[in-house]
Amino acid sequence: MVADCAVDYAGRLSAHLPRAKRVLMLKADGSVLVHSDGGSYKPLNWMSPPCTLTEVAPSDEQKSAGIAELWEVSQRKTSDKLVISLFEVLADTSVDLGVDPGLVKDGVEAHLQELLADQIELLGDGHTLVRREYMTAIGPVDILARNHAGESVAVEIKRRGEIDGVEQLTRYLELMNRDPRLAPVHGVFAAQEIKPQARTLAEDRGIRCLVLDYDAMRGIEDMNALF
Amino acid sequence: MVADCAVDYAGRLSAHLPRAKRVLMLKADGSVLVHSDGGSYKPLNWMSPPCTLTEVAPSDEQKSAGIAELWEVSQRKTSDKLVISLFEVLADTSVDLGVDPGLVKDGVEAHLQELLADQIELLGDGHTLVRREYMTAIGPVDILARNHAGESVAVEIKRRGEIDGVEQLTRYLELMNRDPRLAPVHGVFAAQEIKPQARTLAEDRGIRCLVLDYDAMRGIEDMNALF
DNA sequence: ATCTTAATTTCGGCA
DNA sequence: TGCCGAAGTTAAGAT
Repeated sequence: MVADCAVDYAGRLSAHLPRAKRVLMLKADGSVLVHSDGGSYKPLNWMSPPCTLTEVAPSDEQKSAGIAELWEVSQRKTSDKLVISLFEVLADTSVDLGVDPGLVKDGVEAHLQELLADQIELLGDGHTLVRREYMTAIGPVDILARNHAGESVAVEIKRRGEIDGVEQLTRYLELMNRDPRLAPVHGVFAAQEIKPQARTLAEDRGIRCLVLDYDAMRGIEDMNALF
Repeated sequence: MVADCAVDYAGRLSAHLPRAKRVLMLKADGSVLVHSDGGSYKPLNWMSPPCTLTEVAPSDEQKSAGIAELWEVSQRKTSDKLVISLFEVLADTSVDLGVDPGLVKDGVEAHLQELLADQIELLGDGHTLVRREYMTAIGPVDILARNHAGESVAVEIKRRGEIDGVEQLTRYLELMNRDPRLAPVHGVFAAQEIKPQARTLAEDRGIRCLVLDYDAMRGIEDMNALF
């Protein structure tokens, strides 16, 4: 639907959209999106499911201000509320889409982890894989390996390496170094791209940084698959 | 536009959407959103601006497979590409919306920080504000204050207090305590809501937790504004 | 159900 | 312009 409207949101914060022409999308699960003609995929304002839309009669005052219809979209659980004041409806289309068959993805962090496990020598000569998703008390380490001297190496993999990834690896290392069967455990922070601040923090903590070339790794993988 | 379509994306990752009925939104800046009839505001697939849409003639093979139109949306800079295969167009509406006047927001972290700086005594009797956004080598501390004894107090403010916020404050405290002009520096973790795990970690590290009542703080602020 | 982690995150601010 | 942190983040997976 395309309409001349104003929108108010009250919930986790308060927000107001002045009167303008916008696209309103009403989905089958009750959710509502208010889109402008630019910006990225995020709507200007929205309501997440589960929620219900109710049409309210505008007051005389609102009518005289030019409001033709008044919608209230509310969520029972969080008591969020979105109010849409419609001045004029410019277009309105309704179609039943049915259930979507879903998206097939490839090339995310899990894939990087798979590639690095297969090409574990990227960590350095003599490295061997112990296992992927090595479980600890506070969660799984992406890759556990051993270096040429047989010492443990814990690897945290990210698509983009930022500070919180270093914190995550630090927690794992702290815990694993208390285990006499594993200690000493070295840390490697591997990512397609490592932010300067993350690199500084990592190196300050004795964690090695490793930049991964996804295309090259995938290329080698394809080569290996031939033999 | 509503259409029966299949979508393929190649760029930072690869993704495929099988043939189904979906909503296609083409914005004025060239961006494209592909929405299903459920889920939240995130599209199934999309292309961020700046990008350009080109209509390509389907091959005979594609025509016999039932593809009526073939669209390629590409981004010059990142060489991302989105291909939309249209089998049937069920609805098509085009409207010029003009520029949106924009969203007015209220009640985010910056506002909480402002309110707490004005009501610094919420930290405890005798506290005084040194400054907001106190710069350190690794980033700005939300609020720096002094307690009744003249000792430094570093405050990290969050809307929702979680573990990463405690980590952030811990890094600041570690650094600031090395500075003899500031040490000893006490830590306060302030938020509208503090998760149990975050509270446990904070208290374990000697960081005090402070739950902020936004409505009450705003109320007091309104009172103060009267005088 | 709750918590943790990733995301084609997007968005705003400040250097 | 690029980097960094917040978001009404959303979404998927594990506990």
